[in-house]
Amino acid sequence: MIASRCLCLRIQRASRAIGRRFDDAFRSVGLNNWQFSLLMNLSRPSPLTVNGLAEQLGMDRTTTTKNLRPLERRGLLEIRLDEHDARVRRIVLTDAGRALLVEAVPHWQAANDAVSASLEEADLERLHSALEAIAYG
Amino acid sequence: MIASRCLCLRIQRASRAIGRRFDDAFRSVGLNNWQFSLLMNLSRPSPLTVNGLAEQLGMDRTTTTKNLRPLERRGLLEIRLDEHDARVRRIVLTDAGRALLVEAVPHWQAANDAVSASLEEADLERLHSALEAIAYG
DNA sequence: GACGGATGCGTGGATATACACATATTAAAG
DNA sequence: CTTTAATATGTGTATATCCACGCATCCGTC
Repeated sequence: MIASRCLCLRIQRASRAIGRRFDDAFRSVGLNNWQFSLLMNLSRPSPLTVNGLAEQLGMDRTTTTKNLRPLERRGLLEIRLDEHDARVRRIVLTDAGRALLVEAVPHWQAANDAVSASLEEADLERLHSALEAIAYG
Repeated sequence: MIASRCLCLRIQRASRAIGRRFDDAFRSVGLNNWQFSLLMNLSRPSPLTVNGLAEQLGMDRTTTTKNLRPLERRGLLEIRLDEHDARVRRIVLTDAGRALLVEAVPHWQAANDAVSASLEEADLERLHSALEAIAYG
């Protein structure tokens, strides 16, 4: 059976399932799984560009642009012009965004631990490297 | 860094990346990765219900309903009423759907081989089981 | 310093995704 | 046989996702 050997289907299926689990975990703080990932990736010293953020998240550049909108509207981040290059936008967490992140981290921890617990320690490491190979191969 | 230990982000990232690769592979036959998976799952003796199909694909039931529309419009599948239960719909591949599937399989094989080749044999097995655990844990 | 290519980003369109809610049908309880 | 619960599915809304295309800005070369 092809379906059972299809890496794409397997990963998509796992992706949707784990996405729903993390969505559940973040629901009480008003985030979903990729919004948390997005905010988390912004929590860094030097602000990312749109392209940089898209690369971190492994998603299309234009998707990232559109995904920033609702978070910007909620005042969780700001999109600023770069000082040196007028083409470049810098995405910066606001204080509200940082605060929400602090609130969300324990929920992330719980969800991530729960999923990790269903895997062997050794498998977890291999899984990480395999996923990395697939994402950037 | 939380992002680097986040299973959810890792899987989402890999999922988007592998989705794009399979989309590329199927572009010449006018399918995308999940449409192929959907048609593939319909290629079976006894027709699936909407719920059954959704479960196979690990996606929301209502998403499945809506995803069927474009494929139905293209005449690749039919949505029939069940003989015994008026609530139930049975999704059946048409001849056109089956023919397109035959055409698409070599492209699937190539794409799947290419991704598999970037992984160790042993890792591949573990990856499959880990993904299964995540999808159905 | 003009200009062709490269780079960073946005928009429009088609469709994907999931949740809340609604409907129709069947099964179960009394 | 009526009432109630369970099941299978559809709709509306909000947003996600990618592609094709376009615009603005920068850079290297002449």
